[in-house]
Amino acid sequence: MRLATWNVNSAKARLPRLLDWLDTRRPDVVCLQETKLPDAEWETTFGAELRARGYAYAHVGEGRWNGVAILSRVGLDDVADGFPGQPGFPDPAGPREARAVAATCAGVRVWSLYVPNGRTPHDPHFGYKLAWLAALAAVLPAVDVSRTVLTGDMNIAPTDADVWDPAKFGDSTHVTPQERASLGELQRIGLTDVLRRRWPDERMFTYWDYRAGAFHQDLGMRIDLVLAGAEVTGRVRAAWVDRQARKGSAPSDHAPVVVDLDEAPDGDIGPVVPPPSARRR
DNA sequence: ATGTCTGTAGTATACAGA
Repeated sequence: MRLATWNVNSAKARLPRLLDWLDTRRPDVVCLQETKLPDAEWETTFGAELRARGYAYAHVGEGRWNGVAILSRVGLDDVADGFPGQPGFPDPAGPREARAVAATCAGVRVWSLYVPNGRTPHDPHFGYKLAWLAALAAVLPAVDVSRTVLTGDMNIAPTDADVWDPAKFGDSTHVTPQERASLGELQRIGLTDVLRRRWPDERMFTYWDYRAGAFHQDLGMRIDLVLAGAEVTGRVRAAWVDRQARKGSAPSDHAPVVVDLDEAPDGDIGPVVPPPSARRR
């Protein structure tokens, strides 16, 4: 099963590239962030195109900002819009923003997340970011973490190795101890950063600012993560950043992250040992 | 890196968010 996450920075602006990418990479489950569409416009823009490709989908949108989705052609059950206790902004008790959607796909509980940016460490939005992450962590003790994947734009670089130059981040979000502690809490509960596990020493980014030739110089950040529970982590066969999707004309400022999983040991795909005729290479 | 892109309002350009 191929799972991917991509902050598309407007699904509508990315329409041709998104469809081409689906046809090229052929992911089974796709988590999207920053679709920036109301649900009705998502439906009219993407519904027929996705169904023609065999995808079911769940979209949670609000219009001009945010917006998350899950596409799946291996099942899409028990869709959840947001999570219990998810705070709003600016009023924590106010309406939730469109930043979280979950669904069960081929036995894996998949979450597409767009964590609040935080703006600056002194902005009320930063407190919102931390509260949002704390509320997310608070949900996990009640779920089967082993078969859970939290993925999306976390807006946190897990370590200094995940930014192009830590010295340039003196008073910035994405690298503060508080944000990293929030991420650490998710990992303590049993979720693994599968890209870093696969490539412990690789210079590896998923986001590059549009300005100043940042992509060309590889001045980026790794803020789009796949955090997987133990059962899923044990099935990771490949994990990579699709830098091709950041090249060329009219790209998103984020690249997709792609993870290939072996079939589940208890899956119904077929015999573990192929017949002799298929085993020969 | 702060050099751009996106959406909105509204019809040209300014603004906000990232």
